[in-house]
Amino acid sequence: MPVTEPTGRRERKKAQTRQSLADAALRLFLDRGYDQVGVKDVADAADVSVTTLFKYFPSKEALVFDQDDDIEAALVAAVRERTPGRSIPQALREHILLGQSRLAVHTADPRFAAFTRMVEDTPALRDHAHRMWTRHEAALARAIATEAGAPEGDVACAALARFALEARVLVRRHTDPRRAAEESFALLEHGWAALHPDG
Amino acid sequence: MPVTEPTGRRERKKAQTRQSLADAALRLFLDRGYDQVGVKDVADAADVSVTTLFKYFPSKEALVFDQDDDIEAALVAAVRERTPGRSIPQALREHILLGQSRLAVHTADPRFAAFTRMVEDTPALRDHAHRMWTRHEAALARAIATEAGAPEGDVACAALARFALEARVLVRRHTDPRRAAEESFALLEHGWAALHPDG
DNA sequence: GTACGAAAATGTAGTCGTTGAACTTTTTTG
DNA sequence: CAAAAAAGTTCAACGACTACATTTTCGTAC
Repeated sequence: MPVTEPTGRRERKKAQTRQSLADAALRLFLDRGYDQVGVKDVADAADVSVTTLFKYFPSKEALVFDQDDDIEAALVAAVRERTPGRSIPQALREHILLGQSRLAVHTADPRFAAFTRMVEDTPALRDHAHRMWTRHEAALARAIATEAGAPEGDVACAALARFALEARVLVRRHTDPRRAAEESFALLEHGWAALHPDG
Repeated sequence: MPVTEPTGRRERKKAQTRQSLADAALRLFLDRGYDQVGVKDVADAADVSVTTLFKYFPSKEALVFDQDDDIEAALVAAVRERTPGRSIPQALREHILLGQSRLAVHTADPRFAAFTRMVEDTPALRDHAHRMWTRHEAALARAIATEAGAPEGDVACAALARFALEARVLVRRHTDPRRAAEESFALLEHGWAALHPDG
């Protein structure tokens, strides 16, 4: 028998266990509420030990957010590969608003709506989500500096990065995301334009 | 004898216990490091039980930050009672920079320097300190809106409040606080001026 | 000064997330 | 097939924090 599979049996099982854990966690969390479910419950539902659970996910919160990568790459790309003529703050505004819209598309799915509501209503999850974004502040600041021709550790670039990421929260909690994005980014766009007249 | 003392024996003891706890905590934390000291160690050093400790301080982190009030009042006052002619972002910049300077004055004291270093180096404490400030975002946003003649829930005002509070972190981690404050607030000042040409 | 009620302090036991160590099972590799 | 490597399990424990029942301490009124 040819070993045409690049993925061994082991990695398949690993992926399956991981998936079982994530699925069980999501189901239980949506059913009973995040705080009403212990890690032991999740481990039992996935038929693994608690110790094993923590070998797949570094924390209880990580069970909810399965994909934590891509965010940084997309963020940097939004700045670097922005459509010509648009300023950096504009590009960031569109990128963040796009992330919102992508969610809005799935709002039809009641399970997805319940998921986002759970994240927003649970402090631990809300904080973790926010942390997942702000973790990439440094990378974003570097991309902005490079793109604007500013020195590496430029404070204004770091500030723009931080403010843009924080603006996400403002956009998120408003009923009209588009208007909230426009109004909160207006500050940054005008401020940035004053500092960088060109481009 | 006249009862000139509004404080009975009970309240005196209470205050003393609280002080003993805070002192013991600070001493132990600075000595061994925050994560290397358990609440039991602090309680033992202050000669009280762990249960009593948690009746005085709601969490381990609260042992470090004894005064959590005043921040909001000072923040709102900085906006409302700003020197005429100054814009709101300018007032906030000065207020935040002032908080930094007040620290800088004590930098001579090696214990104070060690304290701030401990806070910055310990994630749990850094987060707690940041939370103490951002908790007053709503109040600050309201004060700004009132002062600018904007409607209650104006997004731009909320954004300015959030950004200004976040700027504190940028200022704090830079070696030259004054320049960092100027550069990061430049964004906000210019942006705000564009939206509110008058004052 | 004593008796009584309120407040405060204590010890115990327990929850919950998380980690470490020792041991067993499975999988890969030479 | 044997040996090494990796993964899983069990058991124990840690640390922050809480609920509970109990006891000490304080303020006050008699």
